[in-house]
Amino acid sequence: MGAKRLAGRQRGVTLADVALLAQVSEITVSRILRNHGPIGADTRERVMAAVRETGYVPNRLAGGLASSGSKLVGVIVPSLTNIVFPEVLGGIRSALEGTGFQAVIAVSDYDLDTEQELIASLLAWKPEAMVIAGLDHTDMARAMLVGSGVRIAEVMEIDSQPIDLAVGLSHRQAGFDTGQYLLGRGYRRFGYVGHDWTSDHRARLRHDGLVAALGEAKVELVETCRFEGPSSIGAGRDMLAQILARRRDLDVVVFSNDDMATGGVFHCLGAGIKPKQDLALFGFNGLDVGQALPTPLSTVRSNRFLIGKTAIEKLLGQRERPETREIIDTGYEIITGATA
Amino acid sequence: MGAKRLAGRQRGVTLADVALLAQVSEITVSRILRNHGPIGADTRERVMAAVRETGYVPNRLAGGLASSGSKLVGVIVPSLTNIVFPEVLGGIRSALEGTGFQAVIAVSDYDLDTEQELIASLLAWKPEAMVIAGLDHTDMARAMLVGSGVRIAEVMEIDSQPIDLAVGLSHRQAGFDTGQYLLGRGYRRFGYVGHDWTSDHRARLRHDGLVAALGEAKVELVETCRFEGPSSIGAGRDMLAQILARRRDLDVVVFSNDDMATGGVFHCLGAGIKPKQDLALFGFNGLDVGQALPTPLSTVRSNRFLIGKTAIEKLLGQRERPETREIIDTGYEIITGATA
DNA sequence: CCGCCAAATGACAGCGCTAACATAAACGCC
DNA sequence: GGCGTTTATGTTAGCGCTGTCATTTGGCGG
Repeated sequence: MGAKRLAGRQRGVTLADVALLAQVSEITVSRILRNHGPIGADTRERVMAAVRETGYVPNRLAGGLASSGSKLVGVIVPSLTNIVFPEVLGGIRSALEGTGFQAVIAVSDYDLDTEQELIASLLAWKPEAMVIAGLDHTDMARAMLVGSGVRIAEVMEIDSQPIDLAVGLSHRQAGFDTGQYLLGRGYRRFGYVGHDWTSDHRARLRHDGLVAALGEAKVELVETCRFEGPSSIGAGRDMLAQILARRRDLDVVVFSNDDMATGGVFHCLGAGIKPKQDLALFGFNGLDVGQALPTPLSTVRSNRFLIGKTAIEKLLGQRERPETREIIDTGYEIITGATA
Repeated sequence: MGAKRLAGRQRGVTLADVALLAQVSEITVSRILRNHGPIGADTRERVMAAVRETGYVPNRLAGGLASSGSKLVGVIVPSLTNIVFPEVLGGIRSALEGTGFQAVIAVSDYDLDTEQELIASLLAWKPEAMVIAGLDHTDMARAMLVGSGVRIAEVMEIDSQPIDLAVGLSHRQAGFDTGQYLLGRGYRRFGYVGHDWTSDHRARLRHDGLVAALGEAKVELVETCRFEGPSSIGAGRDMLAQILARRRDLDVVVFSNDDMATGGVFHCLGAGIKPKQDLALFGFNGLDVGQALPTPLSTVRSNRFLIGKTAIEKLLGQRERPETREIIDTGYEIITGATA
């Protein structure tokens, strides 16, 4: 009659239920489930049977609260539809595998205020570490991160100072090397096709690096075309059409990334322009789509998977926020391809 | 001396700290932060100031435990690199916006055992609802889901019976309609290029639907080529080359999806085959990449964003697991394109 | 056969929060 | 002006688990 808990499943199976069935105390069950401390073989057997019988699922909220350790890693990326971020997540997943940690992914939509809200929201889950794409945050966001004491990795770029740890590549340098590579190939009449860089700040860094390299050789970007929106294949196609309508004498067009550049190749294919021969095209990222083109895209390969993997390995390898900043350069390489 | 908690930040700011500073009880702070119950204007002011001053971040683990409601939605998708799933997640995010719910995303890698583990792991967070791609699960997984009492939506396909709610489209029907469409256009010598369907079970459904439609018209699939691995543009390109090497007389090739079909178009472009004129190509999904091609892909548009959005809206609209199953057909449409 | 140690188990408090029930003022209303 | 009623706040008792101490048992050397 005085049942402490209504019959059956209403409130869910708890440790207490399992302990009762297995004739041991709750803490013993808890220890067995976490492989913690010495346990008699028969007891373990009995408890595991009870777990199976009851279909017990531990409550991580309670566990995390009691042990003040959630086994969560917060991740904030600006987008999931831009394939580079899922690839970073792939690296994160691979490094998390078998560690008992679980990633919580949030998407900021390239908006720093949204990012700030997400940081607050994720910190509320008491993650043990946090990975955030980019080095650029609101002051408030930075303060919350520092104040939380959580280990932070900022990934993708290493062009400015991180809070603790940055893992990625120098986009400015990548842009610069792109310029040098193309100059070395003899191109002199440069066009640039980009997308909205108020949101994609790294695209701007690459652009600036490119301009710097050209400047050193006294070469100018003769025409620039920027799409006011996120990068996409369609935008790349349209923008190339547009820039070519303005200047017919370009010998190379550098795109803000591979999506845009792939669109550029599509425009060429449709308009009967032979890539490289008539007009050289250059991208950034080394995406599959670009490499599968009839004329594989000349581009820069960024190691997205490695970035995610490295960030997590580094974070889980330390128990506290580190004293000193660290910057890990995962590098990049120019893919020669067939378009430049 | 007898400080209950070490000075400063060591253990983090709690409700108690804020309450103390604002000269109110903890519950008042809690209520204010959740907009719950009537609050005096001056009290609210005072408390909010204290929150700001202390930099208080609520502990959701504790909150969820106390209220047995985590404000989490678990999501399991087979992949993030296949762009259709990020698009579903986009719909989920959009529906979750402003509800205070947070999605926890897990990736099963097209493996049902992994999926089962993920389900266990996500249920441990006591989510209020769960979205899972696909209707196919291990018995154990299904049992856990049912036993948990959590509201479940199974998304993408509606070709068999869901646990509670299915949101998606009939892939078999889509395949069937593809067949009818192509027959109606006069094609008779069909080839099929696919990818590994032990993992991508929906691709197989579309294939079966296609074969059924052809069967009704006494037309046969004269050649089939399947890549033993996940779909990709590169695989599509290679497989089309392969199937054409075997049969030169095909007049249409149906691909398992747009990635594969895009690869097919690339092969054609490289080999001087004119899409539609020399060989018709047909995909599935209606991805941007296919539509941006010089010859926009003829394909079937699946409404990924809508699927995610609908699933969440439906789940959050109910407070309990429903008594009756429901199937929501988000439909699809054939895009005529320029390749078939 | 005693004392001592390690192995195995348990009791208890408390993590930080919130539901549910008080309580205490302030406000009409006839 | 007594009574119900709102509006604002507080008290109490957990949510389900785990850290920190006991406590119990058996083994074993002397």
